[in-house]
Amino acid sequence: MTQHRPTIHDVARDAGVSKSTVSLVLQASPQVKAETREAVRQSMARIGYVYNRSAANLRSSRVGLIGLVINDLRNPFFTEFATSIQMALSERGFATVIANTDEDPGLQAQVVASMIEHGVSALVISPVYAEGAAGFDLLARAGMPVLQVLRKSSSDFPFSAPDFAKGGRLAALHLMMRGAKRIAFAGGVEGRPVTLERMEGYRDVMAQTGQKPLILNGRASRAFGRKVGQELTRDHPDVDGVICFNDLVALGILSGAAELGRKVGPEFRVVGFDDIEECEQCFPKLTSVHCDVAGFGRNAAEMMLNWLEDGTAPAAETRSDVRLIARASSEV
Amino acid sequence: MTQHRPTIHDVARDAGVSKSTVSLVLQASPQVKAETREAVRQSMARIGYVYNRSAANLRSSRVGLIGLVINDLRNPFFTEFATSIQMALSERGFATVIANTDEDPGLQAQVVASMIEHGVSALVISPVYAEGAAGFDLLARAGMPVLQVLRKSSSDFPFSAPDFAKGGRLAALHLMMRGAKRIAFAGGVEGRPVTLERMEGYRDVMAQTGQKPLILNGRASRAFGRKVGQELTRDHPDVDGVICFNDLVALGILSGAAELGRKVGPEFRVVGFDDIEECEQCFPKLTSVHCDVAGFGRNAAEMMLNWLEDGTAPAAETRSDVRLIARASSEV
DNA sequence: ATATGATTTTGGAACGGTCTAAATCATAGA
DNA sequence: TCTATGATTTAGACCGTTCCAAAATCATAT
Repeated sequence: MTQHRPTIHDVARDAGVSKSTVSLVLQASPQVKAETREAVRQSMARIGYVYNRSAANLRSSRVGLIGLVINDLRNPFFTEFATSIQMALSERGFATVIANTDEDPGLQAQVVASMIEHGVSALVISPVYAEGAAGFDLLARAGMPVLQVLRKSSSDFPFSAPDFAKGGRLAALHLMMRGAKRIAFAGGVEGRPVTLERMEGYRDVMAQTGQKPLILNGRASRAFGRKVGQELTRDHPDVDGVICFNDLVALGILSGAAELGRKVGPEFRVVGFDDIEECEQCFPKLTSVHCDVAGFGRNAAEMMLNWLEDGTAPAAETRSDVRLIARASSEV
Repeated sequence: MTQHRPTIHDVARDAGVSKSTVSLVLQASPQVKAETREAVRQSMARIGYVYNRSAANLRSSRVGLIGLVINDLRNPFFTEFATSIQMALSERGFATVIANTDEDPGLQAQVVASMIEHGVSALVISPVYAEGAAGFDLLARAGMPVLQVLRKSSSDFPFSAPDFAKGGRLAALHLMMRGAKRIAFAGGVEGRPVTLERMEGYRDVMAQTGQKPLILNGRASRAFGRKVGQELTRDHPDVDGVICFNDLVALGILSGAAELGRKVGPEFRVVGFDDIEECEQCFPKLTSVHCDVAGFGRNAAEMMLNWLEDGTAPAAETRSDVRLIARASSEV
């Protein structure tokens, strides 16, 4: 029993054929005789052969592994996205590796480098916001297909995201139409493109109705939402509608309001953003801008696959449609 | 300008040294003169060289990639675990690739195969439950360090998990001591080891006090919890305490109860399991069995690194301590 | 100038596959 | 029987690194 992991060579010897033949069997080539193929397969099983993709890649840098870099995997929105794109890719025979950067540009650079080194053939990235090109220089050099999703941090690579601006507009109009008199916007780190986009509709509506916007920017977390929920209840009792940067903030508000005994509903309407699964499970059920992450993920997978297989690069910017799902948290 | 990605060779030519020297520079060998090293580094930067790890692995099968296979990345408990182990590994210079199997044995087999093929040097896996060895045969053959975490599906690999049984006991005792008269257990797929472990303490306490257990098994999801919350309120109004399989179920119950206007607290106590971050953010704050996922993740990383670096394999089974964090959902 | 030893640098054989061109084997037609 | 043709199989170069042994260079002491 040799100590090393069996190679194509060992299989060939065991099956009494050449390594070329074994290679053909591995590639399921139709040009090898059925019996030979069977014999080779048996040998592989017998001696416990495992394919070494590193070696294979070396010669024919053919595709197979797609990297997925996510800025915050703990946020369910991103988790849903990651899992959906992974499923879609796996259905088409591509393996996906996910890495989380935790909003850390340094870690993102490290992760990107590691992925390039390991020979991923394409990358889908929801980048961190950073001044310095956190790994994007490497990507540009490697010349591999890179798709930015959900956030845009470099203009050198195509970008795809739901139409956040429209979502914000829908949310603002929805609250207006439901009769809210004083609307606030909560969450989202100040100055970031996503925040601006999601806030755009709110700003417009405020301007049109001549109201002074009440904007409470901050981290897009449950904890921040909770704080805002209490703050609004205590310091701004006149506010009867809130548009949130995302569902986490909205869920936090729900919880903060509940704690102070304030009812969310007709007197205090809350709208989330993203429409994560939990919106259906919480109480009261949360009205939210449905971004169809699952569909968006499948679509991103599709773009990537077309790029890899036909060489057709995606447009510089793609926006997917969104719609508002009205639920109890903003009921009449 | 050549079309191919620059290799060590191109760098060597540009810097006017041999490829061996470049290789030494890459490995930060002290045996190359400082100026030479600098010159080589400059060349690398100038022509945009990127390391090809596949090629390197081929020659010296020492790698720094660790695979992390998770059965359900959408569950925040697993997400927290995954991110914590990834951070810990990254601090020690190991890159981690994560894959989600979505409780699908077939997908797990595919994912495991793909990771082996890509030459990960070790695997941490929270496996799906399946009769057939979903990829474990491959792992056994590859002879690589494999650590099962949180769930045990094969007895061929070491296993590490929090002390679920103790957690269950703590939860049951806690509810007893808080004065609950009739306690139910909710969630967890019937018959699975984790479910049995987490239920053990509840069973014991019921037996000791001569009560008939009320067990509502089911998926460990928010949706199921919500259903149970309503069911208990409607059909079992005498139940004044629930131990949940995990926090998601508990959060679902909170939401279901709230919807029916039933207050969770002194009259209806709920205890979760895992202590995910949300326990602190929801209303009422959720009492839960704290498993310290972050610490557990770091610890798993540690075990893996010792295994890889010193060759000391972990014990066949390790259990980490848990404790109960009492919060408002089970208040006196 | 030479010998000695330490530092640096280098050529070339692996590593485990893929791929091209060529060899070998069957079978049918002449 | 011989040849042409298509089906299978194979030899061997090659992918980009690492690593060993050996060569080259440098520094110092004689």
